[in-house]
Amino acid sequence: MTLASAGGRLMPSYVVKENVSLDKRWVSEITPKAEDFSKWYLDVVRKAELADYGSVKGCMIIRPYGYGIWERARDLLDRRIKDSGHENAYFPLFIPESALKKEAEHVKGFAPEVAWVTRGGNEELEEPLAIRPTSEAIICPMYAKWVRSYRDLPILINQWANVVRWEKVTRPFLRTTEFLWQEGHTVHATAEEAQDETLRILEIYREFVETELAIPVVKGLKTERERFAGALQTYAIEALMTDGRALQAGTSHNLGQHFAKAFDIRFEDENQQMQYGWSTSWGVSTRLVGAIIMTHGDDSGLIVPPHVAPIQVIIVPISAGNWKETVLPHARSLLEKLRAAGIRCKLDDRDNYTPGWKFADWEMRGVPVRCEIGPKDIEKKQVVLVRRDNREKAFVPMEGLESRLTAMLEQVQDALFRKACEFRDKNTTNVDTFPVFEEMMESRPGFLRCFWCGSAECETAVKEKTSATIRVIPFGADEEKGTCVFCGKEAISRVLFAKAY
RNA sequence: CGGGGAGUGGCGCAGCCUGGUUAGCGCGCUUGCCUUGGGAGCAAGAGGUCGUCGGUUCAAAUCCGACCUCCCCGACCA
Repeated sequence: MTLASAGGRLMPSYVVKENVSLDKRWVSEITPKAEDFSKWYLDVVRKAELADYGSVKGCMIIRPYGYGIWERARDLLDRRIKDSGHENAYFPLFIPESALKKEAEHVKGFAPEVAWVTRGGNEELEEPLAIRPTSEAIICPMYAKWVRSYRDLPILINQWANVVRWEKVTRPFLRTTEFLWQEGHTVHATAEEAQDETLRILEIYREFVETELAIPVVKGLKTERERFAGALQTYAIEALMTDGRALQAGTSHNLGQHFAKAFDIRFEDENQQMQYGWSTSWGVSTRLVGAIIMTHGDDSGLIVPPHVAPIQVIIVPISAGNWKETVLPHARSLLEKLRAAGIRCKLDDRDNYTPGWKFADWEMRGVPVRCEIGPKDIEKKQVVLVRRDNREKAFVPMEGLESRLTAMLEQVQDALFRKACEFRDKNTTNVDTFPVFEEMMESRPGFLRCFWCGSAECETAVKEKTSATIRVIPFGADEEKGTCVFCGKEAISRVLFAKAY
């Protein structure tokens, strides 16, 4: 319902003490979540101008606002990767077919989704070139060249790149033919070091995703079925989206010596013995933007966690009378003042929209805090702050506004995380019998913590019956004893089942 | 890749079944006036290879065929 159809203009909210109710929907472009979650997601992606479709199937255009979120996330993670001793480098987009084929499991796993270049200019290539679906096969040959002695280890390299996987079904950010990511590739002298690195990165991912994206995750080990092609072990962080489906938010692989052997990465150790290196690889992708949307968004649209928000505060001047003379200058100096305080903010000085329209517009885009400034505020030396997450309204004095705002942004960040944690916890259930499992997956999907015997047969059978898979074997879950939810045999651990994206 | 749905100004749609002047409507956009504290109002405008290619026909948005793209549901994956 639009404001107009609701019966005309409201009285100035200046005198209104109560908050606008949360379920009041000012944003009408977006399909309500409950009506059709998929449609809601796509509406948010397009209406908040995060991404748009291009002309190539499965390839999206990441628009400035969406890219801005990715950019912030990228920078925050990049800092952590560097602080933990890794360096960035860049390897080629093309992988010779012969290189891709070297690790048997790897090529088998990726074959169905590799795009190939077979022609350059007008000439057929002698050897087809794969467009990287991941870069192990182009990086490992270089590592083989660079590693001679144990003194050359460890190699700790990360790259930010695009990769291509020929997907059959695509969705913006969640699964696209081309996507952006970071991929770390390391080589170590011992199995222990490689394992430590794998888990160290997993913890960095967890801390990063929870702290900066405000998305709670569960760390754990992947089952064989879900393991990266060519890995010894795959670990992941799994998040629960608000439709009850799980999203893999990051993976860290212990590659053992598989790739070292396939690509001949060898070194001479302290005892003058030739040894194969132990390698790892790990990555997170633009899928994280999809996770942000589906974790925090509501029926009014996106909510961007302040730490990664391209715009943290939107300043909306209240236009009344000759507002360009009376209000705008104050709004401009306010903008400067907040910018100087390190707050990412923007002044919406468009003169062809009413304040109310702008409120709804920026809500849809998920800007965490709105700052209204009008004639009465100027008179009282204050502004009106409204939080996006709960629409709470506060009248705040100009004096000391910067610190109030900074604090408020942190409050929003915390509140988003807490709310997401509550949702995750509320939708994580211990289930011990299969009929209940089936019923739960059907009626109220989420994480189901169940005992599992460890057999791939049970895992597959559960998937066939319910479409749910084991997302992760959570760390520390093996202390509890029980019997497999499917076959009833003795369980190795409780595991986390869910329908996955 | 299987099953289903859709493609018509920027967005959302009608028109198609039953071919026939200038392809409509709402929102948005432009200009002006007037407004502006939760998506204002009035007036005047601009904007279309009807997804693409081919076929049938005197005539195609409309009928036929192929292809492309998007969406939903499944099988495969960050």
